[in-house]
Amino acid sequence: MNVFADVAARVRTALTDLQSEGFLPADLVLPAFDAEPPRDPSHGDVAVNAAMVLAKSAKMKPRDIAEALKAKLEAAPNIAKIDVAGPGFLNITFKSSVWHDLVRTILQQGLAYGAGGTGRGEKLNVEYVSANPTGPMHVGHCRGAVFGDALANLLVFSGFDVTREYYINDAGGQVNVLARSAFLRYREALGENIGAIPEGLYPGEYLKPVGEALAAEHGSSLLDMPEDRWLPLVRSFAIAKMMEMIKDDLAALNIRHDVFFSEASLTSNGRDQVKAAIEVLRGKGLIYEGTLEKPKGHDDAEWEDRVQTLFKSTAFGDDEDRALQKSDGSYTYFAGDVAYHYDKLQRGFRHLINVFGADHVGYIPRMKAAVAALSDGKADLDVKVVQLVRLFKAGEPYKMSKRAGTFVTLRDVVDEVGRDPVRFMMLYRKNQETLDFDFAKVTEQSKDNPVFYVQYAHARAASVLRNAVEQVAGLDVSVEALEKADLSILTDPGELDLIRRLASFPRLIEGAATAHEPHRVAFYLYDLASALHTQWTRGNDSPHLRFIQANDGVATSARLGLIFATKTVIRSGLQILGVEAPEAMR
RNA sequence: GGCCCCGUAGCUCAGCUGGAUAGAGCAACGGUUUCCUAAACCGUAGGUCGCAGGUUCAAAUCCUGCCGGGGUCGCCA
Repeated sequence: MNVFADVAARVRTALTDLQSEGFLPADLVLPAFDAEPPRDPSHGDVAVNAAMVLAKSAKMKPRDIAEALKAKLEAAPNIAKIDVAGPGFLNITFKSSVWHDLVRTILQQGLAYGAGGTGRGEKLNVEYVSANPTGPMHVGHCRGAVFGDALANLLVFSGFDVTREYYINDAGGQVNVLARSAFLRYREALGENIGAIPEGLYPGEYLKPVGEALAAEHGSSLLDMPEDRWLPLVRSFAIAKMMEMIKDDLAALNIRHDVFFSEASLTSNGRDQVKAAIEVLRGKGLIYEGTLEKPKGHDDAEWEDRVQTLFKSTAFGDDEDRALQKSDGSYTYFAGDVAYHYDKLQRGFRHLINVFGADHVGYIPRMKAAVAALSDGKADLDVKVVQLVRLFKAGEPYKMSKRAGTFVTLRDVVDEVGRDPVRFMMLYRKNQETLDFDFAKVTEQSKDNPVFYVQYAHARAASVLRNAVEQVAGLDVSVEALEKADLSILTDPGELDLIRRLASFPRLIEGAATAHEPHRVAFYLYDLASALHTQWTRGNDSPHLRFIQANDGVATSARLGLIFATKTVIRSGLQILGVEAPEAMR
């Protein structure tokens, strides 16, 4: 139930009526208009701008159209008042029963309130994290991981059939480095003194267990093999171990992917899906052999022209065409990614979302070009870029350095501050905005910390429901009972403010889902929590506003209905963010 | 040099894809607890929305050009 969408629909009907009655031109194409809560509550409950939007094409005065709409809509059963205001706003005030019904609706729908809006069961693919399988996840991966996961939750809530996907970069040179590094640890595990880790290999301790596991499985047999024989063995072994580690790290944040797609699988078992994808593009006349021009800012000295297989991504808005094969004939990373996205399309996805770190922005246009070309423009790819996270400790910048041992892994962060603060804070900012993450602040349990502020609101609501049972004899606080409460006694401005905020939840969800912006949910929850805290505290000065009225079961039930509804929406929002909704604070 | 992101109160940021008088938190100042969790709340003060044009009945929001900060730029992944 979305009261604003309801109004919009009714206005649209009224407009077509006005057309058939000849008041408005019949051939007029009705444009998009808004029905939204006005910023100033004194302007009523819903402001509609349809008259102003229409004025020009109808060649009429906006206020005249507004008056006509007013006449049409005024009779509607749940509308108390309509004002034509300003340049032609239609300010609608609902009968208070609309708000009371809304509370009841939330109680009836529970966590389904606001769900299932725009998705209509369509398949949608979100690719996120995709960290290289060469070591544990570091804190830089954290934001993209949380963002992608919350976005996926949001889209599920909005009715999409979401697949969460991780692309394993297990085909490039870096996994050979991994294999050699692991091989060194294997020799170490067999008792050899390996000394310092040579430059160019991964020095991390996390490879020691991999070496030991190799020794346990193969004994010393690998030592007798030439590199071209042990390398593939060690490589796939190490990658598998790394992926286990990464999955563990992700699990610490409650992140689980549905599909792990291996880059190497594109060209294994005698198949070559990369070639197949390139041939598809060739069939569309988008592949050619050629040389790229030297970029303007490039250092002159090292540049030399090379003939390469190129994809005509400029035909789709990219700055230059992109190489698919290296000069030795092997595929570029991009070529694999093209094939991977072709695979997504083959699997029936028409909505694709990729979550990238800020350092990959330059990669976006070619990826979009590839998807546009492969799908003939029938699929949409939205690339969400998460900006850098800057670490602080009590206000002081926290420098990361592998050498100094202050390299921060994702696990370190989660262990130190906990899953909920990490998740919430990573989402309490627009994705394109750089984010400051302060270890000291996020663990603080006060209103300065939005995570606890919101969780506390939920716990407070839970506490009220618990206390009510003790304080009011014979009170039933089950949802079923609260649904039947006489909600019409909720007339206090603070109570109505709370209800209005609850009413905008479906709208909020829809907007956040269309824009792919989960942060909006976090900010909404903060505001909702604030409204609840406010109303609570008003009970200090005005005892008659307290939620629990010991000798008035009717009033208590109604207010508990509101509290329950608020608690439900907070829980629902937190669920999207992947943050716990506690029944009590410690 | 090309492209992308950012520029809103002293600080950190929202601003619902164009709406009415631009919001919140922190910091500052002043208040609220024999009372459902003060882990909270209320009030005061603080803004030429980087600058200049343009589109529109209406611009922080869209377009163009500048200025400042960050990122990125042929076979890495």
